[in-house]
Formats: sequence, C-alpha cells, structure tokens
Amino acid sequence: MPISRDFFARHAVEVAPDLLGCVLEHETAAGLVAVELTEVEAYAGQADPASHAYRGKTARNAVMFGPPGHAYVYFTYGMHFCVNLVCLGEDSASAVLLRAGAVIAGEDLARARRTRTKTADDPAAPGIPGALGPPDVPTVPGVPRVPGVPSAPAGAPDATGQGRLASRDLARGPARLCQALGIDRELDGADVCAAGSPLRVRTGARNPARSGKIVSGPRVGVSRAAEIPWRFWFEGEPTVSVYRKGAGGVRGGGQPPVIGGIPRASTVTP
DNA sequence: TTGCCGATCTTCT
DNA sequence: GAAGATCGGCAAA
Repeated sequence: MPISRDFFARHAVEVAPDLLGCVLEHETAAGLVAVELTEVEAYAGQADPASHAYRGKTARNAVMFGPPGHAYVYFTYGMHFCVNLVCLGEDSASAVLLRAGAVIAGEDLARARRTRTKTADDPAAPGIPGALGPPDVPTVPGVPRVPGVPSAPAGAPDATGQGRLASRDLARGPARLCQALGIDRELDGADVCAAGSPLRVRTGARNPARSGKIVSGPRVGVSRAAEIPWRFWFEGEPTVSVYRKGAGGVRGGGQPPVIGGIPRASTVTP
C-alpha cells in the first residue's frame, strides 16, 4: 500500500524526517528491490540556494515544479543518478533527496547491479533501461572480471572477491541507492503514490533498531546553504553515507554536528 | 581512517 | 567553458 499523496503535500523539511523508515521499492522485469530509507535531505525549492530549483524551472528540474508524490531523477557528475521525491504543492519545487537506505528485499539483484562492471550487455540487467554509466567501460585496471563467473549471491562471500561489497554499502549514498534500485532517467516523473507504479514508497515496518533516533545536520556536497541542518538520518545507522562538505569548501570533515537533538517533523520549522 | 584526485557529461552561464 | 546534491581507488598518517 503506497503512501498517500497527502503525505508529500507538506514542506520538505516536515516530510524528510517522516520518510526515514519508509520503504522505497522498484519493480522491474529483473525483480523487486526494496530499501528502507535511513538518510534524506530536504530542499526548499526556489527559496533554497542549494536546490536545483533555485534558478527557476528548466527542462531538467521540471518535475520538481509539478505535483507532490513524484520522483525527480537527475544525472550528475557525468555518471550518477540521484532521486528526489517532490513535496508540497505545484510550483513549490520543494523536494527530499534520498541519500541512503538499507536493502530489505531483492538484495541479490541490488548486489548484482552494484558489483557488476558497467557493460551494456550484462545479463544481470534485463529490464534495466540504459545500463548505468556509459557502455563498454573497461574493467577496473588490476581488478579483472572473470567471464562467465556470476556475481556473488547475497550473503555468500566468494573466492572471486566480488562478495566484498557489504550489505550496508549497497545503498549507502544517493548514487549508490539509485544504482541498487536500478533507478535512472526513465523514472523521472514517476508517481510513487500510485499502486501500479514501478517505483513506489510505502510505510515501512520501522525496524526497532533504527526508529526513534533521528538526528539532523548540514547537507552533504552542496556549496551553498550547506550549513542548514536539513539532512536527517538514523543515529548510529551503518547505512548512512559518509559526510563530505560541499565542493566550495574542504572535503571531508568527520561526523556532522547534531543540531537540535531529535528534530521531529512536528517541531521542525522551515 | 582520512584526504586527495580523476572520471565523465549534463546543465547552465 | 565551468561547475556539479558523487564515487571509488590510492597514498599517507
């Protein structure tokens, strides 16, 4: 049962902490992968210098200016996709960036997507439009792939070294999350509130180990308004991405400060 | 563990 | 032509 559209018809800063513990799932011909969200960031649209919508509506960010409950997928750094969920009303361009999550279903498929080399003819990618990344990218020097050797099954460390990718790293970071879920540009504008949509958000079972410990801090990777503590995550959650300051400053800065204790949605003021 | 750097291409100025 | 809501590899501490 997907989340109602009313859930997203609020300010992104209210929606963001409430999304923690919810489940994002993507169903393709290859199978279903579901992720319990553990880290998100709120962007306030045209009023937010760090938002893609700050300079107004463009072809790229048009989805952000649409109705709430839709996915805004964008391509960045020439090789990565990231996904936002549109909030508030039309033209508000308010959205929540999904930064990390814990894979709770389809781990085999998620691992295959994350560990395979970026070749267009990968048999592990049926139904995944436009293989992630450019086609025919050679394997990493020094890490040869053995033809015919499949990716390691989940939970089965192997002798090829491909099983080294820890479960916590499958969707640890916005681009990794998209890769694990097989999200790309074709899902830009997808309705995550529709039961028949391939990309859906539903309320989760709220893992007791994670729920109740929500903290906030500065946003990651942005060079403007990064000090605004609109990044929310589960304290101590291993799937939360590594904090990096924006390109405008020195990268790497350890753990972000905890601001305001536990910013429950009802107490957060935009 | 931390920090630096290159890859890669879309988007915008 | 430059910047960017990133990531993985590598070297140094």
